[in-house]
Amino acid sequence: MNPNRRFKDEIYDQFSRIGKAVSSPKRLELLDILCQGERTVENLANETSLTIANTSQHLQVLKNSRLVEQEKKGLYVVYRPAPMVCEFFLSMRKVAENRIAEIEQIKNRFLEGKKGMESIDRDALIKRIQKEEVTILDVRPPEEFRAGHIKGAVSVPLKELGLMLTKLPKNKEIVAYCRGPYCVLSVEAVQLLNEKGYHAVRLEEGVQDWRAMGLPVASGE
Amino acid sequence: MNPNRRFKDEIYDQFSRIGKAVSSPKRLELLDILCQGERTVENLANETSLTIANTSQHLQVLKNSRLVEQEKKGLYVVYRPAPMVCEFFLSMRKVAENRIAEIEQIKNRFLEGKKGMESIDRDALIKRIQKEEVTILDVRPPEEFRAGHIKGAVSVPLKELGLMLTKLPKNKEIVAYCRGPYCVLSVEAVQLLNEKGYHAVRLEEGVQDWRAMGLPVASGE
DNA sequence: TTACTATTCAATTAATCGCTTGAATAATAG
DNA sequence: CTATTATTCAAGCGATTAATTGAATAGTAA
Repeated sequence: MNPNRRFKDEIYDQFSRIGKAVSSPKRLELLDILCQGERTVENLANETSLTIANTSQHLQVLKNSRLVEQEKKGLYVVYRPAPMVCEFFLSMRKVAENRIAEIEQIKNRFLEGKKGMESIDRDALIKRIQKEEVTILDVRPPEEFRAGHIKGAVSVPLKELGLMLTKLPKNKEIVAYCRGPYCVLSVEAVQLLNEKGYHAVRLEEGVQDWRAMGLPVASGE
Repeated sequence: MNPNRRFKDEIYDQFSRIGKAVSSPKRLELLDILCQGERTVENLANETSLTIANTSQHLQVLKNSRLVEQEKKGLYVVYRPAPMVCEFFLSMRKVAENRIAEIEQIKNRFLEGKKGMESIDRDALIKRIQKEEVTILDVRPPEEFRAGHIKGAVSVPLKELGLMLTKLPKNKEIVAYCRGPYCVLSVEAVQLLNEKGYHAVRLEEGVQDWRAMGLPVASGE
C-alpha cells in the first residue's frame, strides 16, 4: 500500500481509540462521575450498578485509550480523569445536547414526573444572586464537594438533607445543584425541600460547567 | 428498574451515539474531509479508498448520530458537517495528540522518510509574516480553498503545482499548508518545491485550526 | 419510453464488544 | 503464617459492527 495511505490509516486508528473509549454508555457514565473527583473501582461500581469486574474492565479500556489514570493506594486502586478529558467530555455533551433532539425529550419526560420542579440555569442564578439572597446547596457526596464546588455553596449531601432541614432558612430561596444537567441528586433534594415548605429550585449546571464558564470554584472544606 | 437509573441509562445511551459515530477510523477520516467543505459520496469514496457502498454506509451512521447533514442536489447527494461538529472534532484531536504518544511517533517516523522537510507552526509563521515576506500556498483542491482559506493565501492545488512553478517567486520563502497536521498534500508540495530549488516549509495547521485560534480566514476566490 | 449515473438497501461473513462467571493476584490485618 | 478485601485476569456466550457483494431506487438525459 502507498505510504501516505498507510500513514493516514495509522493516524486515524489512533484517533479512533478516543472515540471507542467514549462509544459505550457505561464508560461515559464512569467518565462523568470521575470528572467530579477521583474514585475507587468499588465506588464506581456502586454508582453505576455495574458488577465490579465489569467496572474494572471498562476502566481499563479508558486507561488504554489514555482517558483515565490509575494509582494504587493501599488496598484500593484510585482512578481519575487525565488532563483535558473533562473538557473533552463537556464538548461531547454539548454536541449531543445540541444535535440529538431525543435528549431534551427524555429530560422533559423525566422532569414532568416531578411536578413543581423548577430548574434554573447559570444566568438566572447569577441574576438572583445579585438581586436577592439565595442559599446555594451542594447536595453531592462530601468528597465531591471537597474536590471542587461552586464558590459560596454549602455542602449538604442528599443523604443528610433530612437531618439538616432545621438548619436551613425558610425565608430565603434555596438553589440545589449536583453533578450537572443529568444528575438526579438535586432533583430529589428539591422535591424534598419543597414538600417541607421551603422554596427550592434546581440549578442545571454542575461544577465542571461552572468552571468552564470561568465562574469561581473553590475546593476543600 | 428504578426510574432514576432508567433516566440515566437513556441519557448516556444518547450521548454514546456521538461516541459510536467517532469510534471508527474511516468515519473520522470522512469527518475530517467534510470539515474542509461539503462533498458528494463518490468524492469522499475516492479520497478515502473506500467502496462507494461502504462510504455511503458510514455516512449514514454519521447522519443517524446527527454529525452530518445531507442534501440532494440533482443526481448527487451532498454531505456536510452539522454545526459544532468540527469544533468537537478538533477537541477530540487535541485530546488524542496530547494523550496518545503513538501519534507523535507515527508522525515523526513518517516525516523522517521525507528528508529536509521543515515544518513550522502557527506562531512561527506569524513571526515570519511580520519579519520577512512569505508566500502562503493553499495546496488543497480548489473547492476547499473556495469554502475557506487562510487570509492572504494563494490557491495552488497540488495537482497543478508542477505547472505553476514558474509563477512562484524563487527568492521568497514559501509556506504550504493543506487540511491540518496529518494531511500529506503539503508534504508532497514542499518536497517538490525543495527539489526544484525553492525554499519551502510546511505549515502544520489547517484552516480549521487557524479559525479556531481566531486568526483571519477568507472564503470565495 | 430507454439508458445511464449516483446512491442506497439487503444479505452475508468475519471480527469485535459487553457482560458474566470463577479463578488469580496483591495488599493488609490478625 | 492464614484470612480478608479490592482488583484484575481469562474464558465463554450472545449481540453488534465493518466490509463486501449484488440488487434496487431515484434523478437525468436522449
